[in-house]
Amino acid sequence: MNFDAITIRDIARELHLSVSTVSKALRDSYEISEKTKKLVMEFAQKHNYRPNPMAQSLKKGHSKSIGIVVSSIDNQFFSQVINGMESEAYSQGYNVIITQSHESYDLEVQNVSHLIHRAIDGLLISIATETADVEHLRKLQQQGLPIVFFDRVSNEIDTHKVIVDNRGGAYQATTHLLDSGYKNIAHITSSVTSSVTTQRLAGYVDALVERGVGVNEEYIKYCLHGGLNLDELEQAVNELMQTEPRPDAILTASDRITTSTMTLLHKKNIRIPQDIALVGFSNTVLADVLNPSLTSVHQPAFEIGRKATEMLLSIINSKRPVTEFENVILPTELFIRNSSASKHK
Amino acid sequence: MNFDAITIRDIARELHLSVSTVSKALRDSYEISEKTKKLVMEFAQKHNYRPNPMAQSLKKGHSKSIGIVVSSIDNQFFSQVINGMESEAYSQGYNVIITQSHESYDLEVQNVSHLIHRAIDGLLISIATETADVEHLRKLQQQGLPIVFFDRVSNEIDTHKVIVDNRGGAYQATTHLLDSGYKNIAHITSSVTSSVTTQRLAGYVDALVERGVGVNEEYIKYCLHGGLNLDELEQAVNELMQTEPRPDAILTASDRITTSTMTLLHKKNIRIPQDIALVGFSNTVLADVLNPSLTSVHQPAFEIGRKATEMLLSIINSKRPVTEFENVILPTELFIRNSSASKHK
DNA sequence: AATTTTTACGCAAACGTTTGAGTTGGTGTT
DNA sequence: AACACCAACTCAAACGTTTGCGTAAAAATT
Repeated sequence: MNFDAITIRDIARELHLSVSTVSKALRDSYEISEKTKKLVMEFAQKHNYRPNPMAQSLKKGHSKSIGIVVSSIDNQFFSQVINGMESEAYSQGYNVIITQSHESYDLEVQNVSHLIHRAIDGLLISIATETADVEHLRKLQQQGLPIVFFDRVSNEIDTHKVIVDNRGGAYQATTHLLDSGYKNIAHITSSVTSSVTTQRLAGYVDALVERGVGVNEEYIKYCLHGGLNLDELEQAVNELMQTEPRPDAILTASDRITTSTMTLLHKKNIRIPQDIALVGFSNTVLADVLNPSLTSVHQPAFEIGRKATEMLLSIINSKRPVTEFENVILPTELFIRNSSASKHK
Repeated sequence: MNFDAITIRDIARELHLSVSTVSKALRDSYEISEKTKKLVMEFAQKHNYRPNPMAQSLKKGHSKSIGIVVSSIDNQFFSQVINGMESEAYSQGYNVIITQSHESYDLEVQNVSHLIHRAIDGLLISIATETADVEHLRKLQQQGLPIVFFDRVSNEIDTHKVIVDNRGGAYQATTHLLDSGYKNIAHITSSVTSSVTTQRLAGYVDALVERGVGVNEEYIKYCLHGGLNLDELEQAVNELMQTEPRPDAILTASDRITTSTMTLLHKKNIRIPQDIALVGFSNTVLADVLNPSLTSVHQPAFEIGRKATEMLLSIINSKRPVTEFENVILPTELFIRNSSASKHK
């Protein structure tokens, strides 16, 4: 419902002009005299005229809105990312439509379809952990839909991508654990297929290998649903606790997994870091006041969102098809706190 | 951009029917024979026809989308609320447009205006702490915009509202503190003008009075920006710490204020609960693993969002103007943890 | 058999814009 | 004086639907 909706038609009638003259005047066309333009503009201003976005969309074939797909909005990392997206989009006159995949492939497909149907001008997506096949996205891209990946990207699709230095972050965290005297470092991560998983795993492995510490496959646990499913995570933790030798540290690979693991360890009365140290990727603002305070790999979430949106809008607004794609890698930051306190204190 | 966009016109051409026949067939009109309907429906199904939402919006004057205004999406409470809204809206074929006021009156006005411009069919709003004057909303309502308030509501506008038992929650929390042996209970809350502030303050005061404990005005601190502004909050905490007698407990009135206060106390090396106990309204999933674990008043955030959306959609879909409004009050739940551990242990 | 009624469909306007293709009246050129 | 030319507009179609009204043909009524 559009209120006190004054239309271009009303302006035309009042000013004894044609509809098209008014339209062109408002768009500052060269065909219209300065005098008329001024007249129209002032009238429009005074009567608070706003073009009907739906009429414009229908006519111009774009909607000035961009679609977002994240696994869950109820997640510090993603809500900060969305914050950045909203901010950038808004400043360029776009609005965003947010959908949640809850890490489900089916939901992801459904959401994307819904967004397309809503005639979005572009898509920002972090693919679900469950998703192994990105054909549905490739098809859309081939049909001309601008897509920018962030966080969980696909190697099979060539487009702009914004990620963080996942390998570096994991490497730094693992090295830190080694430096602190931990030897048996486990790694709980998301689904095998995810780009983030691969990269963080690589950082973890690299650090171990570099230090001459063997990689124990039993120490690596995958959670297909990225920690959304608590049972899955609990099983991983249980298994780790029964592995010989028992790990003395865990590196968790996502915000959700980190917080859930911490909760789980508490519930099981496993002390951190005495029984087991914990370092995780997390963007929680509460890291400082957790018990113990949490050593975390922090991602510039707002900036990820802002940058991804900036790049998407640049594709959308580009006159000619974009074929050169950029891969932005933002740095992570390791905040050392007590959950990884030195073993030989 | 709408892809493989097959239109009603395409169907008409293929089936040698008129556009209007197809349209009516798809809408299951009585004017069309069963045979034709079936033909059209099947063709549409097979070719994956989806009506163009913008054309429909333009024609029908509504957009099948609802606007949301919250102070910040990067906030556990609100992201859970939005989760509920998204869920309900989506299930009824609506989508949501989320905006953030960052507790600013100006931004709130701007956002609402932007949403109206986007031709939303209804508005879900938790008013900013800064907002004292709701004329801009009243005007819209009078013009026929369905509005549902949640969380921070306005008494000056008559419409559906979804809140929690703020008074009860604060009363219960305060009583719990008294029961635990705390005598000098401070209260840090949002802006004076907010409905939530008034109600929670009432619960706090009622509990004190009922137990014959005097209300010390110096113990009550208002934060105009609801904790978004850290300086403001820090000043409040500092002042409290210098008040004689020094409070031995704090009741914080919002998610943001609670977490920020906790962080602040940590930074100042003030021990919880030994130096000062802390009980706060908060929806963080990390309450259990905080240091100390946080006694919190938890709100059914998802349900607030879901319910508010359900009510908004009922207004939107109502044939006749709605004049009877409902005030839904959901219960809060007090989770007792260590931040309010009994004083006489 | 002539009529009314019903059924099933088509026509065309409308929603508010945008835009290419006319159409004026006036100025400048030869 | 005849022409071209330009500035400043207007016309009308188009975007994809929806919907009231009109109208054939078929069916029912007399």
